[in-house]
Amino acid sequence: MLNQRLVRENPNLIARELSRRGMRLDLKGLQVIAQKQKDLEKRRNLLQAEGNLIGKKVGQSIKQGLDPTSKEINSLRQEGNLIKQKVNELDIEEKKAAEILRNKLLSLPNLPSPKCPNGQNETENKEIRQWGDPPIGKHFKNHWEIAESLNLFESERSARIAQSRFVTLLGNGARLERALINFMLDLHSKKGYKEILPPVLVNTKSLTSSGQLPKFAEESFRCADDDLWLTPTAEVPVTSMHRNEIIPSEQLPLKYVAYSPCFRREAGTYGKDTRGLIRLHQFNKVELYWFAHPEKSEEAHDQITTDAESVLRELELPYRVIELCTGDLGFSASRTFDLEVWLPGAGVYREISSCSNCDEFQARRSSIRTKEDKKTRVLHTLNGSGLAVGRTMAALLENGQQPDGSVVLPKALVPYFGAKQIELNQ
RNA sequence: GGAGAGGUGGCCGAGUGGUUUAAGGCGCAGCACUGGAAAUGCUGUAUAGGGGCAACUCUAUCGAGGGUUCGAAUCCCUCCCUCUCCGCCA
Repeated sequence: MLNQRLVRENPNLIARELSRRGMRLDLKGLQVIAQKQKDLEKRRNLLQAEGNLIGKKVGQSIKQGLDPTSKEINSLRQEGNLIKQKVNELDIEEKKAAEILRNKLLSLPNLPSPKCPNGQNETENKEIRQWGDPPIGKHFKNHWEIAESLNLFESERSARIAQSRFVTLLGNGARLERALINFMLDLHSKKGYKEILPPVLVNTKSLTSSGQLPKFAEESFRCADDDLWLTPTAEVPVTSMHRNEIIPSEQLPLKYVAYSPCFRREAGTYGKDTRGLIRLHQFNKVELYWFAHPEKSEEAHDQITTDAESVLRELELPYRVIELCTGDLGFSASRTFDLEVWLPGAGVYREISSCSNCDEFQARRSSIRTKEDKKTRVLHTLNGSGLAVGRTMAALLENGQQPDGSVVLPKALVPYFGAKQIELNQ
């Protein structure tokens, strides 16, 4: 959420920055409402002070022995009633204004960082760096062909269990997924991340706090009888873990690594990535998350990205780092680096991690602050996949495929998987 | 799911309609005392939003939201959460 003071004092700045995202907004109306709310609040406060004074007078008079039914007391009571009535009227108006303001503010995205390059859409993203030698050739198979021949997962029967876009991992497939989750959690834990296994059902407040609601309700699965949703990412429960807290600055940064299954409707992607492990309604993800000091979030952003990259390096998977342009930036992000892994079967780089600096945006929605020298201020939050597990498996299959149909696994994974390769007919 | 007890500052805890401006204690910080410390004493110690150069000051917040009242931590209503016992359950 954007700072309300900014709405009142510099709406043009907001409009200008959001235009970099391709939004054309006139914030004059919003500014008027914000100002109105503040004015009403001021008037109400003054009236309340008057009312408090009368209340005090009545109390003192009675204490001094004045008859509670006397003229003086009764006239004070009348005065008090009058004030109360006025306060109520102001209060109703003020709440209306505050509600409108809040709803509008909650559906405005974050301002892009000054460092975020301008652009209309994903075609204008900037490549930052590349790592590894991407194997190229027509003979490489897609990961679902490999998985099928190795009998790693079952898609058609999964539709029987749930729907399309669900997958059931089998045998070595299930084992590999589990190995990857453990490997990633261990790798990040060793770097000082605290491991979290969060609830995957989250309430409306939590989804609002990290920015998925109110705008993207159609992207999440909702429980019919409860105020609970299936989380689209561990970012949601981890953000809300510290909702309404003040974290002393000497404790920052708080670094968490959270494994969770993630649930997304993937509305509007019919026909896209219908086969394999790339786009599912349920997938596993290991998420990195930082609560950082507001002045140190840029370094934190570099570090969280590097930490996410380390998984790909350990797994010897070629990748590149892309900086998203303003037009491709997510709702809560001010700046984002995507990691894209090379898929030789598909012959493309595919997003496998998104590392975002959300600066104050989520923290303000969640009221997460830090305290330093008696001053409280909103802190910064960052998140990055470390990594999407299903897509990592796809990349391992495509990059590790051998002419004989087996798949060779990277050394780092062997202790976790228990074998150097996945053979045919196992 | 049933019955009962609770929810007050960083923590413990008093407070059942009016000098509560939330007592007292613990913790923490500063100062004094000390060779240094302990002990002791004094002062300070929440959040949000306003006003003021500042000292300071106003408003709200005692689980959340409503209500009664001139005045609510205290009374009423709704909801949430915690604990104990019972039932059910991995």
